[in-house]
Amino acid sequence: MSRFIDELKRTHDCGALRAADLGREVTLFGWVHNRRDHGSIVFVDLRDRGGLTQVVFDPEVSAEAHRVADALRSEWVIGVRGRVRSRGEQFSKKEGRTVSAANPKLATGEIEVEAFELEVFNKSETPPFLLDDEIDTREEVRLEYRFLDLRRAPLQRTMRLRHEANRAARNFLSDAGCVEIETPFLVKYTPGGARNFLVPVRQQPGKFYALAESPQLFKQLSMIAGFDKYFQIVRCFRDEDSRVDRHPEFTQIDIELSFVNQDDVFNLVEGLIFAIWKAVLGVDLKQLYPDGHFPRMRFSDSMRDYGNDKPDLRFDMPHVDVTDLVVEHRGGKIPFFEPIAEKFASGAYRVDLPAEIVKVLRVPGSANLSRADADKLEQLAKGMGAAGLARARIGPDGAWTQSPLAKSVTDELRSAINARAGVESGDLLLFQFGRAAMVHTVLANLRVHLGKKLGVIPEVGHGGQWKFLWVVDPPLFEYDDEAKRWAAAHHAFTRPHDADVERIETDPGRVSCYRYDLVLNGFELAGGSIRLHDPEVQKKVFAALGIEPEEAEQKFGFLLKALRFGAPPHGGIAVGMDRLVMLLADSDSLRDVIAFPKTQRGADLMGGAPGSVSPQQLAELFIRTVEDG
RNA sequence: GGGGCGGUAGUUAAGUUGGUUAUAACGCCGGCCUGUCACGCCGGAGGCCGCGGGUUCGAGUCCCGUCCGCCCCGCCA
Repeated sequence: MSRFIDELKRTHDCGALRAADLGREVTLFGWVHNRRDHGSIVFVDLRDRGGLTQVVFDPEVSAEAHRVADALRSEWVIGVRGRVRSRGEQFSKKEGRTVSAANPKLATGEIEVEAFELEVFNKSETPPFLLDDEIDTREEVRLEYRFLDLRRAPLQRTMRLRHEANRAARNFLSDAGCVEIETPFLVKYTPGGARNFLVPVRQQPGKFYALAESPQLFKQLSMIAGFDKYFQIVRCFRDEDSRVDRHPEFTQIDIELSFVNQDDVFNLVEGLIFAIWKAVLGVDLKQLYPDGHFPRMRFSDSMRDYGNDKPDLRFDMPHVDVTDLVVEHRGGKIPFFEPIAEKFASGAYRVDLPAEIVKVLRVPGSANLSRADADKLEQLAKGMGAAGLARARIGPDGAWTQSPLAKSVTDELRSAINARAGVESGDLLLFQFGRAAMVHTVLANLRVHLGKKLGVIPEVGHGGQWKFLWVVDPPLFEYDDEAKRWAAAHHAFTRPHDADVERIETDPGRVSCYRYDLVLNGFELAGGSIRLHDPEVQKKVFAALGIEPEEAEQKFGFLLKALRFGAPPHGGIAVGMDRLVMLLADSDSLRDVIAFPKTQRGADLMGGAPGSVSPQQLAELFIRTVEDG
């Protein structure tokens, strides 16, 4: 029996009381955030999800409550009954007069509660770290005590923000006529794509489910089933290495629509994003995007200017592709460049699909990078597979200095590159050349790194730095160098542009498709495509991929079968909920917006997952583990 | 699979070319304090220097291995 729980009940949360409540008798529940013992008077900052309220235990008000309060410690859970009084006119013995003791830092700082009655619901061990807003405790410790970390106000706010985003999304999509359909997590394993977690099955020894990496097939089947518009806020699972924006289990707002083209999907998602920003932040994106639409950029342009398909447009500093200049000047006497130019000249490389490229990143002279900074950049580049990082400082006359290329380069090539990059005296040029994928990766990361380091990325939020971008028209196929064949860049069910269909067999590298990513501030926020519902084109795609009909049947059987039974034109998208919240909350890591996250190696430091199981459990599943080797 | 950074009291950090008893702050415990709010003052306890091995008269420090965490490449829509 608890008088507080059973009879008194909570009247307010700890962030609610104001000067207007003076004299009111209240009952508060919460955790002891801080206790300040002044001998005969004891102050307690009481905390719950609403905030902090100062409670005063004065022996002249209640000797009993004061006696119990003496024993209170951090994170004890208590109930307090008392009266709201002003902090404005307290008598100070030290000062010998009445003083104001309001705390402007607290929302409740005008008032305090003088306690009549106190109940200790539960004691607490001493917490391993302070539960303040700002702490520098390492993440490892915070994750082990996640239940305490989550008590902290910033994480409380983030989880509520996440809830609001969820609610806004669900409301918006429901209002838009989408029906939320729950799809299976336990699905058939299909090769290709992300690595699946496998789940053994007791009833069928030797057989495994895969945890769904996305509801992709099922949402398409829902369209074929005639639901017309589908959504689901759904957990997905991928057994891949984590990153700051990738987690082994993550949530997406999954959407699929029938009888739509790309513009229809964009319209819906733009509406969704506008609604979420409005509901969660109170930000009207119409101020930034007056026509209600986000800008679009072709995939190839994004690769050319930024080296990836998720450019951060909050700052400029584009890549400068100088491959054609190098080819034109036959390498410009630079030993590194000549072999590349030669391969173009001999026809080994195509200009429209270059295997090797030469790119430059121009760092404005005002940035004033030190020698040590530049060396550090080279280390960074090497860590990403670069052989090195050739650089050149631009002299007053356009000459290259401090550069391994300076001695050999012809004046003509140097001038051409200077002109293309638009250099000014004092600028630093960073060169990267070789395999296109490597060059893009290295320079894309250097660009972002420099953007942060040089402080040219504006703050998120009020300054209008929500840089949304649709990246569109990517190639349908990618050439797999190792396997020496064409592979699906995305998946085999993306609809090619009608004008490119004839090229599927003749020139697969130049087939664009209706795939799209929504990028925000350098993060891929959403990705989707218009699906390929035409069996005839589908056959051509499989043929180009070298997939035999039998193989296709085995891999994608039930979808192929369903596509033959009156599949409507359809397409969809999936919005990464975790990344969305990360950006909304201005957090640095996905782990900060997931209530119970896993470490980079997929461990739950609090719960201990993944864990070992007994030999009996394994035997029941007919699984035997083997030592490595 | 690869590259980089880190692991020293409960927490965060310092720890010199290897050299007496491993420091500090916060937290914790005890005492005092009626206006604090990062309360203050006095006193105290608290260490497998991630783990294992090696070099050495001697290792937190040097070497090898290993575990854990973080960032990145690969991988991953």
